[in-house]
Amino acid sequence: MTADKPLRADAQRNREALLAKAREVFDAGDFFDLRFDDFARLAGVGTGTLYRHFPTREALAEAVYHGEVATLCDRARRLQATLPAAEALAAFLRGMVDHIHAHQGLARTLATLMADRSGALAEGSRALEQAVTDLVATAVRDGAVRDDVDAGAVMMALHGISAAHDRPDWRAEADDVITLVLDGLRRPL
Amino acid sequence: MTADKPLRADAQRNREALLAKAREVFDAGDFFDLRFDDFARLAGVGTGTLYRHFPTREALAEAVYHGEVATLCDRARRLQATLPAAEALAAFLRGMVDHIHAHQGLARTLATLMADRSGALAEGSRALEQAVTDLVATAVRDGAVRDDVDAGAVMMALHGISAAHDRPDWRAEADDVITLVLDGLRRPL
DNA sequence: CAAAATATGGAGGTCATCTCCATTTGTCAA
DNA sequence: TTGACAAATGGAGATGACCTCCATATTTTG
Repeated sequence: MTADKPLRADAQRNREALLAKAREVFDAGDFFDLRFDDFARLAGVGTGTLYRHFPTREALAEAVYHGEVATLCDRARRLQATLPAAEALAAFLRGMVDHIHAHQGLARTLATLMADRSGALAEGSRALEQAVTDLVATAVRDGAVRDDVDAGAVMMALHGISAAHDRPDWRAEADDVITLVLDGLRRPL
Repeated sequence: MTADKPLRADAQRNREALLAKAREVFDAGDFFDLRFDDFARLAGVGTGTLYRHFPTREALAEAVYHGEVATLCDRARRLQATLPAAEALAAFLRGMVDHIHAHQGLARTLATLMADRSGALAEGSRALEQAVTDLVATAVRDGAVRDDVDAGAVMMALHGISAAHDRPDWRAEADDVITLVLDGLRRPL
């Protein structure tokens, strides 16, 4: 699944160009004011090429999203290897908020596109979800976190954070959500 | 703002017809497979009429959403009047999950449409947010809930719940999120 | 009841999306 | 290197959804 087909050199180059430009435009938040065809020009390829590589806006978003997820998963692994479980989890969640905050436009664009059609991102987040599940499971094993709540709930909360991009006081509220989740997890009730 | 203009009788009728059909189609989840023009026919009016009443899909969604919000706010008020603050809050949040669960398709459709363009729903949710803020504030005054976390965080969590509609184990996870939020709120740390 | 005001509906213009294929570019064997 | 085959390109044009416009119909008002 990583190396589907040995892409030809120029195809590879174009694909990169498209992804690079996509990240740029996503981040600037200008993606929706842009005709998809024009985006092709902007990236320096023809429309045909754009559509061959990414049949829809969503497909393009998914590809970009993959990169993001990979980065985050790396972070998760590194934290898990160097910190006690509970701290790793906390650090990861806090870090997520930082990350999203640092890439507002991108997060917003991805959230919007993903909402459009179900599961488009579900596939892409699988890895992220696995990382979160691992973090929680380890913390549970350590006895630092209750065991009667599924890690999926944490994913849901994260989903809420990134989906609620347009709230005026986003940063503070996002931090509060993490606080609630972490404190809620701690209490075995 | 409630009675902008005394609408003519037939206009009123058409508007109702559109809203009724919209609720129906939203709930069935078929809204996105439908050309907006065709939706007009389905509701028994011409395209012009549809567009005059609701210039965009989002406008239509917002109108439907208003009804939902009103229902929920009523519930909030009734709970607040009859239960101790903490219980009212808990009951309301649990009830939200029930409500969303009972109107899956509608919630999904609304979430998708709202994600599309910022603040479209922000305006509509104002009342809902106020209700939640009141519930939380009362509970804080009762000393049942910590005071260092904004009610906005609860809204964000709710947002996550309704936005994450396509998760296979939605119901259980949604309940878990509420559990986390409630337990997190309880702990003054 | 006539005139004024308001609302209707659907034909047709506009414009983004996507397809298609003649041409170009890259690859590989000899 | 070169020829031949495969892979990829790009942009012109078909397609179809969205929205506007206005001649006609309906309601209200005096």
